[in-house]
Amino acid sequence: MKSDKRNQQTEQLLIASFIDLIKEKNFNDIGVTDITRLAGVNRGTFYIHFSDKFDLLHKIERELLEKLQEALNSVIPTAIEQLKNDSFEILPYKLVIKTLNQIYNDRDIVAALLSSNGDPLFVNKLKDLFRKEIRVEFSQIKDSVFYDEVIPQDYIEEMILNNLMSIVIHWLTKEHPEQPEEVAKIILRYREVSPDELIRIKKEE
Amino acid sequence: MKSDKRNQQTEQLLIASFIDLIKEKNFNDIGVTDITRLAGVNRGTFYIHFSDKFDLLHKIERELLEKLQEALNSVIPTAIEQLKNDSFEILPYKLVIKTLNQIYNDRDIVAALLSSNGDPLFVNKLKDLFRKEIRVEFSQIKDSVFYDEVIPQDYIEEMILNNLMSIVIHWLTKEHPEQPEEVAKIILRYREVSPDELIRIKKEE
DNA sequence: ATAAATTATGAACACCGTGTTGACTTCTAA
DNA sequence: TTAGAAGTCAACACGGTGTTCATAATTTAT
Repeated sequence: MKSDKRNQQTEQLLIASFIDLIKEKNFNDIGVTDITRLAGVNRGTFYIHFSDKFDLLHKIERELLEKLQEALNSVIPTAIEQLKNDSFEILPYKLVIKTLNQIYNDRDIVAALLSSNGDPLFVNKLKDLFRKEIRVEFSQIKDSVFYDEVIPQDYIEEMILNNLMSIVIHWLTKEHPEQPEEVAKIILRYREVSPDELIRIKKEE
Repeated sequence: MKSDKRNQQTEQLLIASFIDLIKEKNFNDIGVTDITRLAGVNRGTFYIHFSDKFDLLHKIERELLEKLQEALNSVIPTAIEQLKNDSFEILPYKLVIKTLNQIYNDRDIVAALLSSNGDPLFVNKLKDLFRKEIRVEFSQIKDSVFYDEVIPQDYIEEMILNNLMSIVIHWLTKEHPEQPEEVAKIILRYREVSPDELIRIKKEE
């Protein structure tokens, strides 16, 4: 009597309807009424599963982030090994690919949530997840070769993270996103290029 | 009879109240009722000035962006000259300073609007303004020295813009923002540094 | 197969904020 | 001083929310 078939069924129905909606309109403009109407479910039923639309949103986000975290956990140990052996490699290819693939699997929802119509707080949640990982990489880097008196420490982590986020967001929100492998290459190549050099990259005419 | 004293007065009062509110809570959580109550003005009066709270928001944003644009227009001609003479200087210091100063003047509101509690679309508006300027710089650069087969063209502009935006946002949303001159230096220095080098900058212990 | 438990339905409800309207008062510019 | 613009106040319909309750439908366990 614990798990009723319908329980999971209608919950998934509601989630699916919400995802359909968030792809088209602002989260703000989506009401419980819209969701249940699209799902063909009574409005009262919604409140059996979620306390309100924010609860629904957060459950979706949590699930996405958990899946991503699990995918990461499965490659991190070997990535750390790699870092210890080769001190020049900073972001192991495998790690990046795994991450991007996982994101690519859910690209519709993730893109919607990351867009300006989505949830402004989701960017931060994803950023926090990346931050945790990046700090692991950071801690492996023994040789700090460069010195700088201009750029404060707090800007550094922030900028590296934002660079990553920008690429991911731009990637997902474009009409036809590249395959994860391509983006992985872009990220790894990008790490070697300064903005000044970036600006001077030859334009195709 | 065209310009009544009260007209401007209460309008400013409403704007000021809204700004006070947006610093503390989500735009979504701010109602017309909140604004008028704080302003000590009848709720009906609000609708004499604005059609709704979005109208108010957009008027504030438009004003901010116009002021910024004007500030930029006043230095751009000389900046262009500078670019033509010195082909290595890409972002003239004067241009950056002028921009940052203007933003710094309105840092409270701008920070609030750019934060995750603000208006997600405002980031884009500011970005569009920067984009226009950056394209002017781009067009001045004759020598494309570097070639790259990995990073696609559409990523380049996007990444340069986002780098700038990230710095501005991080700057404004920190507790005690640096003086504009300092941030200008950071931006100009940052342009020479690749992410890989950035990560290796010595940490102070 | 049936009973018990769980879940969904439908309708009603109070609540709150919105945007509008109309009669009235207050202010201010000429 | 007076016309006209701006603000006040109260009332209104509207729409969405979250809750409740009686009822129906479905599933699970026995």
